[in-house]
Amino acid sequence: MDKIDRRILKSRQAIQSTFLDMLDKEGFDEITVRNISEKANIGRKTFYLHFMDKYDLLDKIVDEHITQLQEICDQKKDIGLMQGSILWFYYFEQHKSFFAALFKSRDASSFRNKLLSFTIGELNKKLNVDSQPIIDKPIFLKFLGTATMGVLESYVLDEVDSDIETVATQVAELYKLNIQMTFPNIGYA
Amino acid sequence: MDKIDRRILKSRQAIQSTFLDMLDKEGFDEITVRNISEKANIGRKTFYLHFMDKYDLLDKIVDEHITQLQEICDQKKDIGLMQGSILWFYYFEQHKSFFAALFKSRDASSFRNKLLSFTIGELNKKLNVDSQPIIDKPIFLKFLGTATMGVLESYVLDEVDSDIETVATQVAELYKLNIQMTFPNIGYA
DNA sequence: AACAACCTGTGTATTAACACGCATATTGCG
DNA sequence: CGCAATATGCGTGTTAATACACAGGTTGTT
Repeated sequence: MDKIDRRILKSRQAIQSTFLDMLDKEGFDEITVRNISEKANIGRKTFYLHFMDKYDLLDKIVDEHITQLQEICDQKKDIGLMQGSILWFYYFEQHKSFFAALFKSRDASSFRNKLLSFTIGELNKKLNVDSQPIIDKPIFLKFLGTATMGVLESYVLDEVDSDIETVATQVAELYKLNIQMTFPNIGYA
Repeated sequence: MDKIDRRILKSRQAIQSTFLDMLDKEGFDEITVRNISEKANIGRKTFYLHFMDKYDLLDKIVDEHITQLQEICDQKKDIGLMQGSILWFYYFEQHKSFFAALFKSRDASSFRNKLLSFTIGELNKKLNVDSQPIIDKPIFLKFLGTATMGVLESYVLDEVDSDIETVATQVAELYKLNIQMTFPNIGYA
């Protein structure tokens, strides 16, 4: 890894942390490149040296989250469905204000799509389709994927009263039931 | 006032706040240009673009304090000896850790000298020498000046138990007594 | 005394960030 | 609607900050 110029790191971090802060306090739709730059105490031109626009910035941050979620999903192999589910939900708890801001936004659709297709992708990986399913797999995946997203959204928007572990546990339970019903013989890794 | 380049302000502030932090936590003598730069997340070269060395940096910060003390002394004209003394001591209370660090240092002598000669200068301004003093004025000034410094040092190093107002009040009382004894007819502005 | 580890101050070439200005959207309010 | 205020994205020239290297100096330890 070649060393990155300290100025680049400083600018990027100023932009990103300011952006996250504003996302929490004001919401994505209110954010402009101009006021990010002002708050981050950098020139507006500097912003454009690093990102195309605020969507590009958001995209890159979302990608970082997806990467971390990927790691969690990889760990899940070793720890089983239940513990895995808890880990997954914990991640959203830790970054609750970030995801809440995005779920609230009128105009951060790329985030929903990215998260959904990632989720579906992971589900797909873990479903061994040796047996004959009752439901078409694509339909089932979409079903479980959007269901997961729905619960996540409720959770980060504080629409559920249960604590995070209860949520995670119950979702895992629902997964199990659905998979058993749909793929009679087996199975979830 | 012409606008100063944002980069300059950022560098200077990073250096100064890091320096003050280290002064508090580690003491002046332990500080090097190298570790200021590292902590401030700037190149060492950048430090030298703004300051000659750590003594120069300290000097400039001390000068800023002297400027603010000057303002306090100017206000003292209007509020009288007692209130003035309280204001003066309050200033040291507010920047206690800074001054404590300097009093502790083996090697920040310029600070002592600057503060002492400032103090003596202010005393000199306020002593009306119409009457015939018992003591030579330079001697008296040095006497009162170093006495003040001594009490200040004790205070910021937590060597006295009294609260700041008690200290200020008693020092003002001592001033009054000394001046009355030494300049029989008058007077402290 | 010798040695290692660390610091200083400076030179050089490179570049990210800067100030400023401009033409063109976009927004929102009367 | 129309118009003012605000935001965008970019071009240009300038400069502060950077990485890196180097030749001493300081410190403290064995």
